[in-house]
Amino acid sequence: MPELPEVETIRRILADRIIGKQVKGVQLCLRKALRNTSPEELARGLTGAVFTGVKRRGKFLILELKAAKLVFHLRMTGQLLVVKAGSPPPKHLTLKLALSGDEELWLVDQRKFATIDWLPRGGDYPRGLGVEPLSREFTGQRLAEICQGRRTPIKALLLNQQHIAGLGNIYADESLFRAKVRPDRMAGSLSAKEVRRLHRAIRAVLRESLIAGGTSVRNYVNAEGKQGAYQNELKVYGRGGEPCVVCQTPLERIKIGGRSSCFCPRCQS
DNA sequence: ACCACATCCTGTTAGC
DNA sequence: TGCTAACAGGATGTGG
Repeated sequence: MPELPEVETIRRILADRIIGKQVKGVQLCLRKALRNTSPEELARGLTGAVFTGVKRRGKFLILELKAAKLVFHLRMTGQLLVVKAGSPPPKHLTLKLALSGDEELWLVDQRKFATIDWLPRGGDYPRGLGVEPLSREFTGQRLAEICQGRRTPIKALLLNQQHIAGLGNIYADESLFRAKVRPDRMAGSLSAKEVRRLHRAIRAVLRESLIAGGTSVRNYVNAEGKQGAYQNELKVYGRGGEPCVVCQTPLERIKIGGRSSCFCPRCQS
């Protein structure tokens, strides 16, 4: 569930808290989370290294070291936490890094889907991701090109990271409600006006959530363990059966691409 | 090329 | 009340 606003919130905190810190120890508690190298290789490469930057690409978090990169994807329930050294280890601890300054960086993940990639020589990774929705490159025109000629439901297209990087189920549903577009509409069938509305809606929803510190609807907390506030602003996500905040019509819930999708059958067409 | 669906996981909740 | 089954979903892989 950490989507763009949540990952960006974590990024900002990590940038503040770990840049300049040195890795003193590496403890990988869940082997399978580390995808592309061995635990020994990771420990050898990380120990003694200093964090020089923290970046985000889509929902990926990229911790930069002098030459290397440590890349996390939190999937649904992953949490990255900066804690005092010696704090009692939580259930579902996946990775623990001891840092200089008596702090630790934890990757905690209840569902064990989070991934770790170690790139000893850096390089551009992750690859194959679409446009950053809050960047200048994401224009109304760009969204129109993405939708053009596609027969897939617009909701499925918004969730496809190869087109737009960072939207998940929450912000796809919220953006479509704000744009007054049904999630099951064929992407290519949207009018120029609808595409423009959707483009503005995506950017507005993401920006507002970012200001609120993200959405804590399941177990999301930021790198300091604090919840976001955007769950209080959600209009449709997770509200199937409840009245529309605009017209009181009961919200519908359908499945699109295996994901539940909530929308107002009256406001969204 | 494109789409639908299963898979991985575990905690929570709905239903019997 | 206590059990089981469904559900939550990001990315990936498979099969149609």
